[in-house]
Amino acid sequence: MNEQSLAWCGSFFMDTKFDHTKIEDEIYQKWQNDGVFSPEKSFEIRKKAGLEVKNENFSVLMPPPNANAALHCGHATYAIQDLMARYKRMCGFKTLYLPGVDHAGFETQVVYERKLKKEGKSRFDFDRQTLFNNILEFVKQNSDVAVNQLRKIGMSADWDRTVFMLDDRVVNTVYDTFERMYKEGLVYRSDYLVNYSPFHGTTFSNLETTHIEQKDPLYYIKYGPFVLATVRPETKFGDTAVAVNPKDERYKEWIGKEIEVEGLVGIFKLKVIADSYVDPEFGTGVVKVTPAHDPADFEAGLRHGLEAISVIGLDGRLNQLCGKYAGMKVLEARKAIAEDLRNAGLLVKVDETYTHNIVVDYKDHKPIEPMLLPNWFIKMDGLSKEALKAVREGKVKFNKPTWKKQMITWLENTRDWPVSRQIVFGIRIPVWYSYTENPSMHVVFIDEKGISHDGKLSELIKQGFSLSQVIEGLQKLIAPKDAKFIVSRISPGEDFIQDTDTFDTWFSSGQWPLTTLHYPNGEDFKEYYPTSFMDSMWDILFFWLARMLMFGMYLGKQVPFKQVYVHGRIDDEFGRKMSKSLGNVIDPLEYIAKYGADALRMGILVGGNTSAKNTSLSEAKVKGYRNFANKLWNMARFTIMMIDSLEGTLPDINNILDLTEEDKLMMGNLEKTVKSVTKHIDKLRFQLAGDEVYQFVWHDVADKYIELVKNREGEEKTKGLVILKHVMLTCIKLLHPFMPFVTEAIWENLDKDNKVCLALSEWPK
RNA sequence: GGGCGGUUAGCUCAGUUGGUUAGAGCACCGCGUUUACAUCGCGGGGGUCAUUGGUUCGAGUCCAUUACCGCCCACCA
Repeated sequence: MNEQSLAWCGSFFMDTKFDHTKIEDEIYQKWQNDGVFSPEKSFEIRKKAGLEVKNENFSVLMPPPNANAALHCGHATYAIQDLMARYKRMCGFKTLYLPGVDHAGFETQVVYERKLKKEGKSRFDFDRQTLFNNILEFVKQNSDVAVNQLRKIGMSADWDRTVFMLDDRVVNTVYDTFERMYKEGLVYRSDYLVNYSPFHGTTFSNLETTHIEQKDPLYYIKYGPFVLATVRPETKFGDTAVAVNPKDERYKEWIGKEIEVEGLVGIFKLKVIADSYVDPEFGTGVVKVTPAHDPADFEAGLRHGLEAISVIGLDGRLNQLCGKYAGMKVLEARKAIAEDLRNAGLLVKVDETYTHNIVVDYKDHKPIEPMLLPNWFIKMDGLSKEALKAVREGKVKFNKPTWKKQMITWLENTRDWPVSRQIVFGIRIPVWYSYTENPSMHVVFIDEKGISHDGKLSELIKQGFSLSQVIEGLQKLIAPKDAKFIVSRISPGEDFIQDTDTFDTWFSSGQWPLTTLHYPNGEDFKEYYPTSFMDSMWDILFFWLARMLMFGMYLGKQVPFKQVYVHGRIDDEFGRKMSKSLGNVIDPLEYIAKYGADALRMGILVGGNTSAKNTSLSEAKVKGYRNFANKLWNMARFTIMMIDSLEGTLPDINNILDLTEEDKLMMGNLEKTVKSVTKHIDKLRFQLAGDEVYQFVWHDVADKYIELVKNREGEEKTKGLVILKHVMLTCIKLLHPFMPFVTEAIWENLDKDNKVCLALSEWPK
C-alpha cells in the first residue's frame, strides 16, 4: 500500500460500516489525477505496467444533458454508458467517454421565461441580443451544476474534452453544414403549413407535437346546397373548396361544379372537388376545405391546385378577411360565428358529445394552430434514404429488434424538416436580408427609450429610425416568403439584417457525433468515428438518434455509432411515471448522499432491466444495494484481518497444491462466474451480469467459503486465504463497472502491491 | 386508423437456444450477540406463470385466441 492510499483509508478501513461519504470524492479525484479518464493516458499507464492493450478503440458519447436544470433520475441511466466504458477500459481498449452539455434551445427558453414571469417580466421586454445573453448566462451557471452532479454518479468521462453546444467550434460546424446543404439544394424556404403555437410564438416540427382527446361541439351548418359538419366554423372564411368522396352516390352530380355559399361576410363561390380523403360515413360526407388551416386540407389543396387563404394571424386572432370577426381570438370567434349562423338559420344542429383528437405542443399541451408561414426546410428524401440503408444493412445494431423496426418505419416516412424556430435561444440562422431589396420586411424592435415598434421596415425608416437603430433593438423579423436572401455567417454589408429565427435544437444536436469529435479534420474524428456505443431513452429515438444517423451518413459517410442501446424510462416503485404533480420524483443526488453512488448505480443497472420499456426504482432497492456494498466491504476487511493474523507471507496462488474439494469447487465456480458475467456484459445484459456476481459474492463467497476458511487451521487455512484473496480480487474487478467506488477502495487495501488502480486493472479471464 | 409492448410470489422484477421440484431482492413469520458484517446469519410461508385452445415425449418459454394495462405513429372535418 503506498502513502497516497493510506491517506484516505487508514483507520477508516477498520470501520465496520462502509461510509461512502468519506471516500467517493477522493477516489474520483484520484482517478482524475491519475489520468484514468483520458484514453491516451490510461492507455500508456497500462502499457507501462505490462498489462494487455488492444489495437482497437472503444468510444461512447454522453448524451448532453440539458443545461437548463439540475439532473433528474433519468440521468442515473448514464451508469449504462459508464459501465461499458469502464468494462472496455479494463479489457484493454483505448476508451473514450466524451461528455458535453446541450443548450436545449426551446426547453431552456421556456424555463427561462417562467423565471422571468416570476419576476414580473417577459421576453417582450428585451431585445433579441440581450435576451440571448441573459439566457446564456443562466445556462452557464446550470451546466456546471449538471457536470458536477454527473461526477457524483461516477462517470469516467474525459472532462478535458467537454463540449458545449454553443461553443464557437460547434456553431461553425453547424453553419458549415447548413451552407453545404444550401449549396446542394437541400435547404429551401417556403410557405408551408406548419405547427404554430400562438402561446409560445414559435413553430414546431411534427415530432414536437402530440395529440390529446378533447370534446368539442360539432356544428352541422348549411353550406350552399349542402349541410356539412365542422368543429371549426371560424375558418370558413379561408375555405377554397368543398370536398366529397368520389364514390359517394349522394353527391356525384355536384363534382366539378361551382356552388355559392352564403357566408356571414358575403357570398363565396367554391368548387366541389372529389377526393378519397373524405370519409362518407362521417357527418354528412361533405367537407369544407381550408388549406391554410388544416393539414389534411392543405394536402388536398396541393392535389387540386387550390388557393390557401390565411384567416388567422400569429397572435391567434382572426384577420381582416373575417369582417366583423377580425381581431377576435379563435375560440371567441367560433362561439360568435356559431351564434350568428344560428340566428341566420344556417345552423342545422350541434352535436355536443363529439370527441376528437387535437394537436398540442409536447411541452405545455397548448393548442397548435396550423398556419401558412415561411420557414426554412431541409429536404429529407436523400438523407433518410442513406440512413435507412445503413440501418437495414445492419451497419448499426440495436439492443432490441423493436427499436430497429421503429427506426425503419420512421425513416421510410419522413417529411421535409422545418428547422427554423421563432425563439431566441439557439444557433441563429445564417441568412441575411437586404433592406434595399426587401423594404417590405416586417420588424419588431425596441428603441433606446425602451419603447417597442412594430411595422413594415420601410415605414419605420420613413418615420426617422435608422437601420442600425432597428438592428440594435431588433426582436423579430418576418421576411416575405419570396424575400431575397444571402446565406452567410457574417454580415454581408450594412444594408443587411439577419434572420431572427434559430435552428431547431435537433439540427445541432443531430450533428453531435461529428462536432464533438472535431469533424472533419480533427484527430479525434479520425480516431474515434464511428463511435462504438450509443445509449439513449426511446423518447428521443426519432428526435435525436434518427437525426444523428442522417447527419452521420451525410457528412461522416459512415454510421455515427455501431451499437445503439435504448434504455427504458425510470419509474417509481409502483411503476408510475415520475412527475411533480404525483410527488413521486426521486432526486438521484439525494440517494447518492444517503446510500452512495454505487448503490444508486446498482439500483438502476441490476435492480431492474435497463433495456425494458420502463423500469422501476425505489428507495428499498437502493438501500438493498447499499447493504451489498457494506457486505463487500466487510468481506474484504475480514479477509485482510485473517491474512494479517497469519505468520509469514502469503504464498502465490500459482504455488499452492493439493486443493480440497471445497477449494476446487470455489475456483470452479469463480471461473464459471467470470465467463458468464463477461458474456452477459458483451451481450448487453447488464442486469443478469450484475445479479450473477451479487449472488456469487454474497451466497457462495461470503455465506459459504469465508465461513469455511474461517474455521480452518494451519496450512489448510493459509491455502484457503490465498484462494479467498484471489476470489475477492476477481470479484471486485467484475463489480467495478457497476460499483466503481467501493471496489476501488477495497482494491487499494486488499492488493497492496497493485501497480495500477482498479479502474485500469485487467478484466479477469 | 396503423404498429408495438406487457400480464410470473404481497411489491419490483429475472427466467436469451422448450428439459429435474418456477427464481431473486424487498416485505412477512420463527430462531440466532460465534474471528467481519444486525446495512448480519440460519430456517420458513407464499405462485393453477392473465384466459382458452394448439404444437411437443415435455410449454412460463413456441403458435393462435380472448381479456385487461400501457406505448408509439397518423391529415378524419
